[in-house]
Amino acid sequence: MAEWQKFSHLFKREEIPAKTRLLHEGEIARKVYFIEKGCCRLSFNNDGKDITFQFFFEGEGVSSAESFRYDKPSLYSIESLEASVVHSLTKADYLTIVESSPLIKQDIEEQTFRRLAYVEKLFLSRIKNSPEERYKELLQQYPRILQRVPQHYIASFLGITSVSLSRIRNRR
Amino acid sequence: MAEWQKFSHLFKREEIPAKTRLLHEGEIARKVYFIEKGCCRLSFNNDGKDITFQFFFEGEGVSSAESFRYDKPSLYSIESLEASVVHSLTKADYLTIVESSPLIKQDIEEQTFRRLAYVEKLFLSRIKNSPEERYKELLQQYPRILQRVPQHYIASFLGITSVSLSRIRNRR
DNA sequence: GGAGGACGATAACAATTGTTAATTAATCTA
DNA sequence: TAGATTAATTAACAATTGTTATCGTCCTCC
Repeated sequence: MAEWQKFSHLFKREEIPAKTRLLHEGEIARKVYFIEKGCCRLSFNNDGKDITFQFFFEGEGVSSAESFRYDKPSLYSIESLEASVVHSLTKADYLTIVESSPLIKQDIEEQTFRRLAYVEKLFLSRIKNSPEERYKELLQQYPRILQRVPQHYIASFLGITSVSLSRIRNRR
Repeated sequence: MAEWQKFSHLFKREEIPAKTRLLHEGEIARKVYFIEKGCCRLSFNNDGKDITFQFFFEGEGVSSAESFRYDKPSLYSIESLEASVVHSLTKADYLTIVESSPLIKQDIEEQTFRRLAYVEKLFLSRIKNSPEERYKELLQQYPRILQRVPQHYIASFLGITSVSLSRIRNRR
């Protein structure tokens, strides 16, 4: 949205190497990030196993929303998958922007709502489909993810082991 | 929130028999409901199988948020599990309220955000845990659900068949 | 009160995934 | 580029869940 341009001076451009955590699980999110180039994943640790549950790419905003908003420990980490360029915004600056622009306040509310709808869909997809079906869905709808993201992260995202994904891919 | 009292005349009290759909999958949600007494489930049809993915009880508001907001076909149904008493609000009245009360607008934004956080947690729980673990989690955290809701809905909610849930319950 | 349907338990078998381990392929990085 | 690390494939076996079917019980509704 154009309105955001007015506040571009509050953003900080950051160059992030691959496999770098922008936020660690358990920490409080102090910033939100907008991805100019590269991609990230959200993940958490489950009994020693690292589980990926979402990916973000160019043009998308990433944060640990609940942590950022309520200053609670984040349930998950944010990590770059590739060398990336992001623009970060601190909470103080974020609040300044929200308070000075009703348009942006409205935009954020809208984005929150859309994100809710997205997470609901992601949730329903996981309920509805088998791992194999989810893989095919991913293949159809988001082939770019499969091309860019290492397979074991995909497996984790699909809720299976990399061994099982390998089997599914090589069936038939 | 007290502010809501001012608009109580816009709500319509409805008595709903058990197993009655307040909204059918594919329809556009024209109302939101607040449960005074009873409970509901959200469900959808998957290749002929009826799948339950959420429950609502007294004091909670239910709707198909995306459908209600954007006038899109709902991805799921809302159905009473028991004979219930709900208070419904049409979209027109909803919009009237939101526009006439900044406090309520703020409250709804907050609720949307909390719901996002809740759905994210629900999603993470489903990723993290096995069906057996999810059953035990439910047993610990929401025993009231197990007491009130027939077992096959629980099974569906846990992502397994009622046969498998029966097995899990009778293990050891 | 009786009939029909819904609900839950159980059994047998099939299908899928997890686990572990060994091998090959790909990719850092010094 | 060579060596080392990480990633992906494959195989064998175990564990879990799904599927189908049967049975008994309870509830609901004429």
